Amino acid sequence: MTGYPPFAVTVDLVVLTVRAGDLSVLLVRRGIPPYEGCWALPGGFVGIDEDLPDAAVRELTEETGLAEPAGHLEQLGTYGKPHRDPRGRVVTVAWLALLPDLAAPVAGTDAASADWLPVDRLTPGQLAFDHGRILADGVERARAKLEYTPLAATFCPPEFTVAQLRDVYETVWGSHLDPRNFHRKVTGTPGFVEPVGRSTEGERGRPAQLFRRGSATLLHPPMLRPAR
Amino acid sequence: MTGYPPFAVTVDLVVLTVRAGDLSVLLVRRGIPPYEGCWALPGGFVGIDEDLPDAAVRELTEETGLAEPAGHLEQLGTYGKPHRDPRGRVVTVAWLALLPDLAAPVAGTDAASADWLPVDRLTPGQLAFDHGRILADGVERARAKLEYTPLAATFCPPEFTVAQLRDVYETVWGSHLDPRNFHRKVTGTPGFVEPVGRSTEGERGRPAQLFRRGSATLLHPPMLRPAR
DNA sequence: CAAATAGTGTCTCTGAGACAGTATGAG
DNA sequence: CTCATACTGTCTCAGAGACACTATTTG
Repeated sequence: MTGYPPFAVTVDLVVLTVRAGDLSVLLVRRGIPPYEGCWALPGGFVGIDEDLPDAAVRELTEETGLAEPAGHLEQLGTYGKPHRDPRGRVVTVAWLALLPDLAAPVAGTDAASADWLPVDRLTPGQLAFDHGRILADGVERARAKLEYTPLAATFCPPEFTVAQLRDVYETVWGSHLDPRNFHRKVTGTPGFVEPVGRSTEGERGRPAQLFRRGSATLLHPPMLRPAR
Repeated sequence: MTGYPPFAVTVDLVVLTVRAGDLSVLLVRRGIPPYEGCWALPGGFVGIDEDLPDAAVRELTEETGLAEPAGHLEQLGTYGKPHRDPRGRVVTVAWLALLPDLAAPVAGTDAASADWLPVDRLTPGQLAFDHGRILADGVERARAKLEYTPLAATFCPPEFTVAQLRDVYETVWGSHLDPRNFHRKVTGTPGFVEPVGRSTEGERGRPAQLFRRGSATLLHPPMLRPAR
């Protein structure tokens, strides 16, 4: 194995949630150069005996203080331009995580402050390294996946109403959906959601049925994103 | 940068084409251990100053003896289990390439023999390393992408008939499509294909119009894969 | 002529979009 | 009661699937 170019390998996380009407991403403020003081995606080096998904889960739990199974985690892509990190040749495997808002704790374990930032209020180039591009790819992946998977529910608490789920779609896509057609679509697509049997209480208006995530992994037919 | 675990980074290619009625993959027979004599995906180490897409293009042209722009190339995923390569810690970035059958030359530049193998006739575990899994992921990606992109045409020569395109779908998906509905769908979806203005000659039956790839990158609405 | 392949027309059914109307809670 | 929100029904239109029919070539 000697004689081959040595690389450093990292994982970086695009952790998304829906909170206060915004699609938001978990960012950390860098405490050391390069890009000191800049916002960056949470991440870190992969251990020499560590599998890539394990490294992603480890970073996710370290940064959110949360056990993993409460969300969705998938590989997003790998970024390795020769000079993306001025310290040396670093290839990073980026991961996309979708979490409910409950996952809010955000302990800054690395003595760096961490916070949720609305993705729409970030400008390209504002993030360290090539993290702006990685974030853009992650957001686009998430938007696309809401169309043909039931992953929107991973942004919701374990039990949720149809209106909460609709709010996720409207927030992530930035477009308005007809509540009546949405209700028909969600409850009519097999495996999308399953009724819990109880309803909300003490809210304004008629109580709403509570649902859990269904067993489907793919939506047939898909939820269509409005033209604009 | 010192003090961080050193990795080797490679690129591996899932190069697919449609030939003789089979979806086939380009494989090389390994001439050295480990897995000596086994079939493996073509690939190699990334240079210390080389970008990842450049490394993929370089390997593709080396293995096929073909200039790149004649097909489609996209990142598939990254695989890095700690002991996937017995020689050391190797992380590989896998790429998916779709080429027309014309790309047949296949020069074994590394003194290794290379050949096209029908993917259906490969058994899991027959390939070196974790290449069986990588190939399965690539094939599934290709099958899915035919649904919502016009990429089926990258399996065809620059000018092709509707029947040739339909044959690509039927071969990749392994299912039968109604020729009349297919024709209506292909010619009716804006940007999918564009008529060249000429027709085939000397074939049996009525001559068929020739088409080129259209300008669309996404199919709206998608081509639906039959249930089975 | 027949055979073969290309291409068109038509019918039906599913599902999306638009939107009126009903149900059930809080104050 | 009013207001707010949940939920249902109905109409229309686009597009998929099934399949009969016409068109244009070779032998």
